[in-house]
Amino acid sequence: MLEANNAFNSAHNHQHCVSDALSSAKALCRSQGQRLTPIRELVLRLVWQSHKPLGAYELLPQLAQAGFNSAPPTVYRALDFLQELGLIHRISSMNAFIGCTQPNHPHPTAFMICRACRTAAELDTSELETLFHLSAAKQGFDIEQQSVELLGLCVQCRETR
Amino acid sequence: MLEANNAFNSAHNHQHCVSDALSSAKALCRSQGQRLTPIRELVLRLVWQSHKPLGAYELLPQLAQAGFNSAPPTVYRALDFLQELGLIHRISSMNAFIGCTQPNHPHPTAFMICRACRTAAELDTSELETLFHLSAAKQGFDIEQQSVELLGLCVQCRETR
DNA sequence: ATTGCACTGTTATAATATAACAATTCTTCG
DNA sequence: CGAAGAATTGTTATATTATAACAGTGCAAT
Repeated sequence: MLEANNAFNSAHNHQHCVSDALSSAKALCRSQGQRLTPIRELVLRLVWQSHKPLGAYELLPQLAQAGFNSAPPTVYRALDFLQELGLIHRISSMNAFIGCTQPNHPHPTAFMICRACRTAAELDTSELETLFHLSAAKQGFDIEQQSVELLGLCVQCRETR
Repeated sequence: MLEANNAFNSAHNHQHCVSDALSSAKALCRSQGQRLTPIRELVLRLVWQSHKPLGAYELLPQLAQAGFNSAPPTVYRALDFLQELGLIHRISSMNAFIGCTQPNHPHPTAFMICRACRTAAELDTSELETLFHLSAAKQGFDIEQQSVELLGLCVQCRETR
């Protein structure tokens, strides 16, 4: 069921997304000798509560509600940790964070972000990478890291109007 | 002399960049019935002082030095105005602004940003656009606006090391 | 001339992110 | 075990980026 896994399909089984993300995270941490502490795990869960990018300051009250310390450094540290492991990504055009769907396969990322429902989904850019690098190379530029954020309308929102 | 026009070539005649930008801006404003007031023109000049994206708060003291009012709203208003006309772009991964090299040809933008010298240059994505749209369309997504920011090393910086 | 509108000035504050150092907990190795 | 060292978390303060809200000013067109 490929379509059922699409973030833009609001009927998808989101529990799967969350549990997959959590087990990937645990495996990754183990293999890298890193600790997925309670705070880090909770922040990861919170980021994964939906496919909408969330700001750090939206997470803070939720951390507090869960009985955790809640000051900006706490959440930013956890976010930094998760980012470094590739478990979440930062959407810089929104100052927000979103769970990574492929933490096991390090990959250049590109996001489609619906301006109506705010849902964000990763775009498979495997076919685009070569072209990107070739185009950049024409001006002597060597790409090391990319931030691709595409704003538009998802299927559901387009059909709703 | 195409190469001489490359932002990554520090030997290029930057006065040309600035004067081109200014005359394009004037023409564009005229044709759109907009006013390029002294503040707006100065902010455009300041953004164009180099090919390195500049933050709003880096412009403020320079505005002050030029004898202008200098409070955040002043510079942000000018930046917003220039952005709406497509005369400058915002690099969201850096919270910074850079002059647009093609204000007369509205275009989807992509930037290459050198992590060493901080110079940013637009990448020609004409060949990539179709692929982008096709890839997104596979998931039913309709791209309206894009932010592509590629971090890496430019020729000069690569050769310097 | 005067009315309306765009632009600018000014003050305050919101939103996002980090610095710096103290306290705690975890680990590991003697 | 128990102490030393390292990683993690707590806490306070502050830096950085951006906007709200309203008052004043000047241009523009009837």
